[in-house]
Amino acid sequence: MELPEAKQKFIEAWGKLGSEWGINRTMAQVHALLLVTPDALTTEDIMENLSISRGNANMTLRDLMSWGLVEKQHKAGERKEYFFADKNTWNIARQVAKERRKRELEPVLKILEELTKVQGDSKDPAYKTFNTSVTDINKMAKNVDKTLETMLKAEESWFWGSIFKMFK
Amino acid sequence: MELPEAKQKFIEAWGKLGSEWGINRTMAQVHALLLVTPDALTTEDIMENLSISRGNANMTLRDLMSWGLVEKQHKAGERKEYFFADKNTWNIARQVAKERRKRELEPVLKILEELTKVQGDSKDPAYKTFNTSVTDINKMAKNVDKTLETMLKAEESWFWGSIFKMFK
DNA sequence: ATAAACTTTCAATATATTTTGAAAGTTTAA
DNA sequence: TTAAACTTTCAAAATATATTGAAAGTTTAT
Repeated sequence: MELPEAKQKFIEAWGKLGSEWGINRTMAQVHALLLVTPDALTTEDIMENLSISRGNANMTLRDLMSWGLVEKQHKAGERKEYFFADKNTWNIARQVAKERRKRELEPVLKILEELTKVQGDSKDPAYKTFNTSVTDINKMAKNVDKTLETMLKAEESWFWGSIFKMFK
Repeated sequence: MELPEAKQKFIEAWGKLGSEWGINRTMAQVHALLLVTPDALTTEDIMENLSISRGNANMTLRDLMSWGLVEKQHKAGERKEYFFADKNTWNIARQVAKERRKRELEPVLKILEELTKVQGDSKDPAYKTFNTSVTDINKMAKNVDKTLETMLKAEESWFWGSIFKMFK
């Protein structure tokens, strides 16, 4: 396989994976493109490369910046803005974990915490089942939350090292 | 807060979380409903409770069964099919991990493995960047894969115990 | 065999999400 | 200023995803 075809495959695969995990396909594709491109690209470059509109490219890039995955670069003597992606995989994983934790896990944890406090007749099966399920899910969500917190602080080698101690 | 309102909130929260993670909102809601309901429900019960059509209920329940989260129950002397959810949170997490690994992680791993093998001029920055990114992402994906494998085999207490040793 | 009870299918429809593109906005240089 | 170079916005259009509901299919009891 030649490089251009390989790039294409990577962009497609990344886009598909993203869309399966609730991330806009185009956003994942722009990210993928920047990941396999050595130099920073302009909006125009990205539009051409992925055949998307200016508006789409602009919004997607802003989104990627809000996720902390892409940054702007200014080149001396140029008006155009260039964009590049952090290519450190561990940073990417941490950044995604950080954002999804903040955007999706924390809100749901807040609700679970409330629901855990709902009072009821402990003889009532409806209440008992509700309470048990919510309490258990809350515990697991908290465990996930703590694990992510650890991951956010950790160095890659230390983190995977600890994970692999689990195999022993 | 009273139980019915609390149930409603749980169903909404679960549905929202699901949809943010690429799982059909209705599917997550049906699952949530079954999680907080002590007894098995009929298609009809679910249709009424969530105000969804028969077709939707039927397909969603089949989906949930294919995910291994819901099972059919037959009551003696009744023609109707009843559905109930496994309420063990650790089982749920494992089941979801198992399915997403099979459906989404494995295919992408296969592609990454291929792309890792693409040859090129090691002086060419385009090639170098592509190769480094793909290789690194492949490594991380393999780590995730192995971790999930461990999780699938593990008992809950052992798994979280191992995770929390990481804090020490 | 018949019919009632129940489940499944899927084309049509509705809804949600994404994308477009041109106009409006901004910045810079002269 | 002015105008060229560039970025942002957002209503409209396109696309993708989810839902409906009635017809077709299946099972069971008689």
